[in-house]
Amino acid sequence: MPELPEVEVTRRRIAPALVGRTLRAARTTRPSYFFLTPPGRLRRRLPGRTVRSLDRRGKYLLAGLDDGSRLVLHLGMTGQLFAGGAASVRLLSATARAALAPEEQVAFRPDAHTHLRLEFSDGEPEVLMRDVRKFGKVLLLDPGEACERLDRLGVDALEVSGEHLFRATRGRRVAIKSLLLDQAVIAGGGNIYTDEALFLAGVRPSRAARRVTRAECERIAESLKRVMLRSIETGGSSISDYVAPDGSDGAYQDERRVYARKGEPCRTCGAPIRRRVIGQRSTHFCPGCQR
DNA sequence: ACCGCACCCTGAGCGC
DNA sequence: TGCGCTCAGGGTGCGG
Repeated sequence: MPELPEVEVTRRRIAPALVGRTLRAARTTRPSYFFLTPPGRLRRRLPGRTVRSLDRRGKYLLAGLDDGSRLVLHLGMTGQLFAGGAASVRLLSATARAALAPEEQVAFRPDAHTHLRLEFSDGEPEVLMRDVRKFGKVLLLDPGEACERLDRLGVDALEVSGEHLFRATRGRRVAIKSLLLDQAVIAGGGNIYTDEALFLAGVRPSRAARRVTRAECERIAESLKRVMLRSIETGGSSISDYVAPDGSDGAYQDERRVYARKGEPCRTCGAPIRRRVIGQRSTHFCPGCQR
């Protein structure tokens, strides 16, 4: 679900509920590959720790703890990180939604998909992590412990330059769209914002990366930063599952130019937006505006 | 080194 | 109503 903008909005808004607070208890669901650190270990190790910082690298959130360890969170496709008391239909199953009267808001109650609950010594609110598909990840790094997943990440998408992208594309036969999704090249890009950035840059997503010119790489890098910064301003994209930590929706989905607009007219030239699969990911572009 | 694909998991929406 | 199918904003690991 979440790409860099959603993760960054989550970071900013959940930080007040984490930083400076001391953990009293951690509750988890049963072991699954969602937990890269066994949940029993999280339950033993987290209590008593105080959160000192909350940072983001690509789509990862890193909570720095007072003993030098780090709690690493990734939201995968359907992960949701929010404060206790948040109310949103996006936190409910369709069955639960159907039982609600129109306009009725019900505070979230932990369900089977709520894999991590952090309780604090000063009381409310608790912080919860829910993930229906369990593509998200939780791990606890010991002080100074290296993390291959994090070390593999390329330059953060908000810092990417045209020059970096140009160098990364040389000799690469993959579609430029696939290369933009490669977290080792640019950390933070996902399906929505790569499609949107390629539209703004006027580059067809299927084009071989090595055929993209230096000037186009400049435009792609600038466009990627622009769409992501704008999305952060509007609270991210709430298309199916994403909610901010207070339960509120983002608004960037209303500004999409191509993503999930198959058949609808291009906002620039009027041609119907096309969808095709590139690198096993659904990809959207305007046949008139992108070469 | 690079590339394409299978796979991890659950649920929504569609046609029949 | 139910069945089977496709699709979904993520990433890893394998074989060619």
